[in-house]
Amino acid sequence: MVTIADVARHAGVAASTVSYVLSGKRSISSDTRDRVQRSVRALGYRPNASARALASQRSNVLALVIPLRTGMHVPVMMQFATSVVTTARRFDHDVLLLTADEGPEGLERVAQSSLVDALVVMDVELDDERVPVLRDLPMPSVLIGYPADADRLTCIDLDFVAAGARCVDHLAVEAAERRGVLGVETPCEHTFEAVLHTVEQLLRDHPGITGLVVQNEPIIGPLLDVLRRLGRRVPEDMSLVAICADDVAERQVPQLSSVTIPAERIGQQAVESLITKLEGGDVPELTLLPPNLTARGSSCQAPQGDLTTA
Amino acid sequence: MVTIADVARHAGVAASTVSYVLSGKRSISSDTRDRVQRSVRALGYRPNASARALASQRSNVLALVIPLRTGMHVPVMMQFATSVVTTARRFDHDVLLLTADEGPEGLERVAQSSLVDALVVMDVELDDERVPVLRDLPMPSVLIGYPADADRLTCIDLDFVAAGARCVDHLAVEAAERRGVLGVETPCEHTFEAVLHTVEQLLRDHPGITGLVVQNEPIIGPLLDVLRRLGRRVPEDMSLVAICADDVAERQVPQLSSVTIPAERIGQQAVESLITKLEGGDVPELTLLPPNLTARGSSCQAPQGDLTTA
DNA sequence: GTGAAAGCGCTAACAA
DNA sequence: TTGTTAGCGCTTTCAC
Repeated sequence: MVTIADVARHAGVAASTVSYVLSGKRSISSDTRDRVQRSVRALGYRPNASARALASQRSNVLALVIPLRTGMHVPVMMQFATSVVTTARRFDHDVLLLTADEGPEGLERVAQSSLVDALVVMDVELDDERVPVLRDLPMPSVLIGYPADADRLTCIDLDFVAAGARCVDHLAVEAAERRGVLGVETPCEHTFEAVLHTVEQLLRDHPGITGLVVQNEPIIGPLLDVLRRLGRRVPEDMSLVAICADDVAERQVPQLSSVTIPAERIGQQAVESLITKLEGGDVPELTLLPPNLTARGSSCQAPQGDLTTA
Repeated sequence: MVTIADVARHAGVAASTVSYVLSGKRSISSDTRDRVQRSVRALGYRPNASARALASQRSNVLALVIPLRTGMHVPVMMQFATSVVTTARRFDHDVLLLTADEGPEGLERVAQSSLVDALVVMDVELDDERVPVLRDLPMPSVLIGYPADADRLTCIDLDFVAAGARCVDHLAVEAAERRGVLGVETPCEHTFEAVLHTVEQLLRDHPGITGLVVQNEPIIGPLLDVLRRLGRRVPEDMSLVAICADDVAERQVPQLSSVTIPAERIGQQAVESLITKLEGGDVPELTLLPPNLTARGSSCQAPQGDLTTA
């Protein structure tokens, strides 16, 4: 293994000089800099990560905690993870992958052993037991999603409220006359029966409904089935707009107009916030990413009438 | 931050004694051990990862290199990654996540800076430029998939040959009389047209075909469409067995009999091999995991006749 | 603009 | 069975 001392000797300078050339933390005559850089290349020198971390109190590693099982669409999650890694590399950081099943203790472990400098925690739930731990950790973190009490924490998510509004707008604009635009919200379990029941109930209560907003990815398939079975054609009798991953929207028949989950953007934003915090900068407690609607076949020619959000 | 010196002072012993209690690398009187363990808990001591890595020349971190875009089914890949992390934790290791776009240089970077002790590289291609790099790295690695020249490398994969054989057996057993069992192999592009063309050709050349083995996940959907369009009912006119992820097989109509991609098993095996190597043990150059066939609706009542692999 | 030297917190000889 | 000590390879004061 080539050490900094080897490089120093080879270049005829002190080890500290090599260090400073590499970090750029103090000015160096261009002559010495060149000599050192040549030696670095000649010897194939790579700074030892542990030694560097020990001396500088910085590992340059971020933790990424992914959910094990979740309602989340797996490809979206993967996209997110990839984006976190790619962005981290842009800032000269690496990413340690943790699974949620390590629980709060896992966060404590990697943080307090200084394995990582900061954490990105995905799929944070309303009453997540990791939240108090994160708050007390001696390093910055970013949560994806947000808990009931987000005090002193940095959270990032899609702006679901705006996304819903965006969907409703889209449907409303479609209903040319804009009369009778009425909102109804209905939660729904992920079984076919539950969807069938919910939709039947909805149609009974509001026979005039002509538009649906789905923010519940697992029920998208069943919902289309149910509508078909009930004889409601999409989009002729019923418009549909979903909040889901693009690939899911595109896989349906007809393809769904949708607000995308901006996984890549969220991952990038998460890392950028962390880096800012690591550098002592300030970031907002809550960052909500603006929705982006793509119109597809499920909402082209909707008639006028009521709207519903599921 | 609590250091080993703090613990030593608190317990009235030498720092090395604390170290030995924690590592179990030499025998300690139960009295001292108890005192030290109590102090560790009392002070909430966590060994500093960098200091430990620097002194012991072991980071206890494995690199996992995932493909960015691939023919691979994303949920399967995620399952694999999760399994790698979970298994690594069982052996007290963590996992650094790298993306394939860092290329060979990325492997060199994390290896030569001693950021990691060993590497798992997914989705290795026949002529992968990372292969020579891995061979020359001063640390063990495991490849998922295998390259043309696997000399001095450890590779793990599903035994596709056995998997294919298993599928053919399954179909052959179905064809009660076993007469006319004939094998034909046909590669196929991922477009609907290519599939249509391939199948038409196949049926023209071998009109008696009654069974198909698909080892080409992306064409599964198109293939079912094509068969439907050509008026071949599955499984009545044509049996089908796929080599693919369970969730893909289950999502089709009818559900496909299939040999699973044992992602979890592969991840586990990969890490176990690495740990063995790190401990100086020997592992086989090539580990092929045995196939496991699940019979589903696509092959229940196949008639007698020919078989084909696509 | 550069060098010398003191750690960072731990492990592992070596010594007792 | 335990303690003493010399590093591991780097960063960063402090001094010139």
